[in-house]
Amino acid sequence: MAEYDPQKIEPKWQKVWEEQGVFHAIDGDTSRQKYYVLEMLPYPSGTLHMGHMRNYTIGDAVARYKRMRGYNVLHPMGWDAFGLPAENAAIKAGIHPSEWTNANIREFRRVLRRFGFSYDWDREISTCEPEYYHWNQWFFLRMLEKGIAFRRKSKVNWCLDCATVLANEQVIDGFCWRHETTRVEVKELEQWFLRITQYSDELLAGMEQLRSGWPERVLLMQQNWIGKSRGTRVKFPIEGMDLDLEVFTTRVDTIYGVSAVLIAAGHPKLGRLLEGVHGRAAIDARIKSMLQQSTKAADIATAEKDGFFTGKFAVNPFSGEKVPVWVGNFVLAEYGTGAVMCVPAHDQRDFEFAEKYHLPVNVVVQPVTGEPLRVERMREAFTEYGRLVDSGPYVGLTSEQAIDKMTSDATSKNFGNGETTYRLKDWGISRQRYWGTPIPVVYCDRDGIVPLRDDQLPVRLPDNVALTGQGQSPLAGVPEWLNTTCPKCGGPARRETDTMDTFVDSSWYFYRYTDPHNSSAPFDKSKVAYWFQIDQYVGGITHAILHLLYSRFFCKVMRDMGIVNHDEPIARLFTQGMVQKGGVAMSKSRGNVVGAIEMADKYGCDTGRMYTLFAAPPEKDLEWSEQGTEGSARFLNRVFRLVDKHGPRLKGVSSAAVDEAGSTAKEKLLVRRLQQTLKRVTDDFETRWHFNTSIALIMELVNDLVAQEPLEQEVAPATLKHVFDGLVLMLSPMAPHIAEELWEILGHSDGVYSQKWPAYREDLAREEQVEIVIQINGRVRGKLMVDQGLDQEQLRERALSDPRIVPLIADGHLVKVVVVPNKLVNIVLR
RNA sequence: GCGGAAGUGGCGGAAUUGGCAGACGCGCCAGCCUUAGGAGCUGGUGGCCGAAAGGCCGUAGGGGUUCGAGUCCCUUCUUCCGCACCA
Repeated sequence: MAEYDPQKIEPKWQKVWEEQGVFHAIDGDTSRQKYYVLEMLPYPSGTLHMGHMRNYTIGDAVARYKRMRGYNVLHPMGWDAFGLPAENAAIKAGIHPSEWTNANIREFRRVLRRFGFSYDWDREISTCEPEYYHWNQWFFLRMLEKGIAFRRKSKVNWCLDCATVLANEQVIDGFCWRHETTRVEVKELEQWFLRITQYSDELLAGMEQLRSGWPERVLLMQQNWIGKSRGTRVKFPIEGMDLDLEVFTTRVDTIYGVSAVLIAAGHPKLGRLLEGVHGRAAIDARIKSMLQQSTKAADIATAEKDGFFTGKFAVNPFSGEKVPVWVGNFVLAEYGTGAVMCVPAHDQRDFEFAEKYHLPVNVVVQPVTGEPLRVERMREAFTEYGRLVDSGPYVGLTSEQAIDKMTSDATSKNFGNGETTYRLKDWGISRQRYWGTPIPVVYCDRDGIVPLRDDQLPVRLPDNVALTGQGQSPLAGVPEWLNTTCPKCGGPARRETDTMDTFVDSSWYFYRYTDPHNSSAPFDKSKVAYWFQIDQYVGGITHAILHLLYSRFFCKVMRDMGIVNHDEPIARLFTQGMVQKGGVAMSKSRGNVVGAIEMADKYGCDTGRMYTLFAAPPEKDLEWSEQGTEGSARFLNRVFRLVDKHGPRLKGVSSAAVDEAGSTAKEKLLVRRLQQTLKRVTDDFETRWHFNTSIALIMELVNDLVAQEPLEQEVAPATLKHVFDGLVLMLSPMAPHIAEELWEILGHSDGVYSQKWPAYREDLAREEQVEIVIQINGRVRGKLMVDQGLDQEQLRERALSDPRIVPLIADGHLVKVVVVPNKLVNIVLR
């Protein structure tokens, strides 16, 4: 009898899978349904730990299960290989970014192979290879043609430590996402942008078709990020000047309550407003300090309302009333029009501002029900919709009616219009960095900005670059690369020295897997048409906004180019929980990682997979426990010993002609338990992915089998083999190596990987007898074994005449008896 | 502040449709086996009362609906996540 030795059997079966090429996806196979399951591609840096492996283990279990269900499965893997850390390593260790990156890729590949994930390695991609980034450049040119890629001078977020521009999404509370203590500064630069805002509405509307397959909270996060807000723009003329101030409001119905117009300290018209005002120096100092005000969330929340009067007055175009113009520290220059109307009675911020500076509070909307508002008693603003008062011709309208009417009146009288604003900004993709995709344009003294021709792609990164981590793009320091000729006039030109944000790379990589070696196009349309949409995407919640929103945007652009025929790339998204140790996510910097290789060396990767799946449902965070791991190792040992003990005896036995129902009581029991387990494990795979309960059920089945020892007695070898086969097959998506070994021990010569998932038979799963709980007033007072399906009347009689129950109900007044067939009888006494 | 998720033994978690709360595993206790055990096997393990049979209490707190509530409704609290002076 052999011992379970994962160190021997894991490499053995990985070699078999490899040699037989069993995980290759077949392009365009119409004999089977396709299934595209994908885990988010890793950034190859540091070491792979069990936090990473959880993601891949979940995806692999699903991929293997789907293959057994007869699908043509595409399950690829690749590397998100461009990015800052490679450049930082280059600066620090003097090693070229490509060398550093490729060393990491080799290590990552080794670890993933060590875990035996069922990837189609022939489709591996790496985004830092010219064969890949060629197509980033190609997409960029197409977007340039369509006006989706454009260049403009813009205020950008500048991190001193990275010495580069950050996307809005990479600025967290005013700090760099990588350098949590580095304040992001504002700088003006010529930048390349992708016009994602052109798709704002479609990105919102497209979520409807994702409702069923994506987590609700991811959709909500994206919705908030897009931040659509419908409102009204209204022009307030400035008294005595040839100047208007436009405000944006979602509550134009409150406009008769305006006490002031507030503008941001950074408003472009502020300078003109302040012309000729006394004490300019003091005011300028004040403005400067407001502009430097912290943008950190916590500070904003506690910051006191602050402002000052500009000395100018604006005219409310609805009422003709004159109101002062103030600068307010809480008005954002970048949102809406940078100016707001101040309505203290109906906006909490305005209320606080008015309290501090003694501006009038005018109630113009009254609640529809309840006490009418009285200014003297108001402690806070009334911000709900209601019915208008003191609002000229609009008195008596509801807020909703007033918003419509006032907006159309403002439009027809030419002092305003309805408008929709978005929080979403266009995507700045320029990076002053080396290790990214070169942007394929040149600057010509005669022709200006000139895109390269397709036949000039890819623009390769030069190798000989001095990386200092300072200043502008390192590419500017390579003259032989920088200086080129203009594709238009043939005269001298300089290349663009910025590279693309790496989120461009990951916005379409999953299309490339369908056709990874294509050298004439990013992919063949027909291959994408066959494989897409992605049936199941698995990854962390951290990518809920950036990666997933950009990917959806790219898909829509590609659809408009006519190269894909779907609106959304990802049908279903699963966000797995983090793996934690000591209550915080595993990370190298915290020093709390459980390395994947150490895990595999100590226990075997099947144990690592089993524990990862067993310790928590996959969407929840998982606290790592060394002792828990040992429990999983013990279980696999137990299964191995059980099957290995009986396997040799069953080797030559054919289970084809087995009487599945069994004939002895023991056989019937084993078959029944197998079928019951199969049903629930199958349900878990098909619906909830609660592998933790699947494994618990398989453990129970094993416990039951052990409890029925000696299995040599009263069980026909064919029946036992049938039950063991089922056990091993159910285990195989989660612990594939031990499953292969046991399959072989049971005498099969074809691999588990090529087997069909066993078919569930309800007739064999059904219990002949069921236990009925007898309750009195909802409390359990007895139990009863009866035949399955016994009718209500008989159940009632059996319960009422049960010797344990009779004395308990003797002196109560019987109110009613609730009978639930196959479950319980509840006797209600008074 | 707004939006979302969650709160069950010493711990991870189960209870899928309103029907025996605590499956499965970890840990712990007792026993067996062993020269030995970080191996294996058997049994026990929510709290309180009890020798036992059994009883009472118990799913963050309070209230409700129901024959019956971890599950549904109202309410309070706590934790985590996202957004945040977004007009």
